[in-house]
Amino acid sequence: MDKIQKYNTDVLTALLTKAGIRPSVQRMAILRLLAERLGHPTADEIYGALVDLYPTLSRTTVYNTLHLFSEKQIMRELETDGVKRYDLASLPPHAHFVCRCCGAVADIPLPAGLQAPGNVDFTVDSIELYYKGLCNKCKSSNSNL
Amino acid sequence: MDKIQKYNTDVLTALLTKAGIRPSVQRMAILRLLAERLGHPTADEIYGALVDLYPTLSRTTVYNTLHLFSEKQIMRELETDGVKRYDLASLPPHAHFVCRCCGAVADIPLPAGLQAPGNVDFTVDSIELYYKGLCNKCKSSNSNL
DNA sequence: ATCCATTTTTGAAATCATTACAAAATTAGG
DNA sequence: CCTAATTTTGTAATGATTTCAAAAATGGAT
Repeated sequence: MDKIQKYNTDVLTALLTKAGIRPSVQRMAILRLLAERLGHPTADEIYGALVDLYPTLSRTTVYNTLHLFSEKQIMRELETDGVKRYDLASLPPHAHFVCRCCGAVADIPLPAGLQAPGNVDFTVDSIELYYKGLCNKCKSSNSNL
Repeated sequence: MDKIQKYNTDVLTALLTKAGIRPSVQRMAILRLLAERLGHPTADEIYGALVDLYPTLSRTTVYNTLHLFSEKQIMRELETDGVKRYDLASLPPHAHFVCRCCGAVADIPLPAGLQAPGNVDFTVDSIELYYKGLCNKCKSSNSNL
């Protein structure tokens, strides 16, 4: 959750409308959060970031919306450390580095030529590539490990 | 959880001993289950498969053992669908296909040349590659999706 | 504008996986 | 066979997510 980029409301509204999703206040707020504050937030982090602005916001709405967005390919679900994290699907495909110690998640370019295997037993609709290990911060601060 | 291959007790004992793990009855049972009935069981599936044979077995022991084994690189943790699954680390590295509908997990050969990215900001100790989609069984039975 | 049907949001309770913890059981070595 | 260290166990706690039904908001027709 670092870089910030302003998005036009119309662009975000269109993104939802095109997917057949009504752009309610809550849905727009969640979409805007993901679009502007890039990062890989959990449902609870999203709730925490928005509840001050929308005091009646419910965690259930956040979960509902995240499910809806994932289903409609607006967001992608990540499984990095036992908790689900969310990433904008309109971002170019990329891999993720996950720090085993602090849980930090970083975007990594996908290796060239990575594609779904040609297998007749199933149809692949998404590829998730995780590199797990230690980030430099944890490596230097924790002399152990 | 399908293929079955008999393992010599000595081989499994040595695997634990070499890692500095005492081969208790419970640990051996869990290791043997993973080694013989290849598959990608969850902690609960392991518990369920063993509790008949070891009626005093505790879920906590299963979790403890799985953590110990993962730490000592005897097993690898998979995150396929919100629940942790386990895979023998002594198997050759491979990717996994995950069915979004029934949760089936299948081993897939790793694409050639996949390796940790050369980034100075972190040290990678494992690579996890998931292909997610629908297996043929779900594709044909569920006409929807 | 007002009504009605539909959709969306909400909050509380339930569920599921996992962890924490302290007591009981087991084991290894002297 | 005693004692200390390790391992296992069961229960309770936690945390993330889901379920569910009621309340609120919305859109379209009148």
